[in-house]
Amino acid sequence: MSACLPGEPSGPGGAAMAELKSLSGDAYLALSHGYAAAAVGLAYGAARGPEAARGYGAPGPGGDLPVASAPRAPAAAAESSGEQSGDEDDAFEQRRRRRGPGGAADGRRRPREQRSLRLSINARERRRMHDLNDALDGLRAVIPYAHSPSVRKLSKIATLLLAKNYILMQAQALDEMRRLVAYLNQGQGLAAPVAAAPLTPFGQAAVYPFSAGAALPCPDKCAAFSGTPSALCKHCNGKP
DNA sequence: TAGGCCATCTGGTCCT
DNA sequence: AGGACCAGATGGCCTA
Repeated sequence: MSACLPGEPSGPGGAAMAELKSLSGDAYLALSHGYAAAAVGLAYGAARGPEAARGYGAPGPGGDLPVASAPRAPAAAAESSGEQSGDEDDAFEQRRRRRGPGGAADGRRRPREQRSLRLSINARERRRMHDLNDALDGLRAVIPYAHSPSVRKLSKIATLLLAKNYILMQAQALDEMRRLVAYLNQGQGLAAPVAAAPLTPFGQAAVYPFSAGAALPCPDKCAAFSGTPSALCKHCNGKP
């Protein structure tokens, strides 16, 4: 995504941008402002076919399978949960024979043992990838883009790139907000410690400037954001 | 039909 | 030794 941000690698991001171009309008709105260059390639617009058409979205036959893990290929379906079809057995044997004795990582094992170990490793790897996909689904759920059924799910790479840009955008918005508060405080003859405060995009108070102090009395609530009672705070101003 | 995306398998490497 | 992580290979599905 060379057009995204300074330092953005142009490798897989470039391919992802092709998909990003099809993002919905909200994603564009949410992500284009504040870092226009980053969003140039993010002007998703076209809704693509329903997820179901690609095998996404529908829970796997196992019920507890993650959404994205629903097997799409017949062969893959047969192998879910570590169970493999007879065809897969054959394939496995063929591969084993091709490697020959000792070709495998643990050639000392008996074939049966070896196969069972392989299956268990495969199952573990599958589970790991499913967990990864679950995490990606979680990420998709919290970044702004159209979640409507008519819009295709973000690809993995697009999800990561979008999330990264979203974080950067939030940090930038926060920075601007702080500047604004400092400016307003100055206008009222108040000190503006905010201006000297470094941007801490991942700090609790920084990320959730208002909600972090929701249960606190007003001065604390304001301090959670700027360090001083704010003219912007309706509680400080005596308003309800 | 080509290209993109994905799930899965597999072997290698590192860590506990 | 076993598990986690990673990257390459493979094959299927979908869209332009």
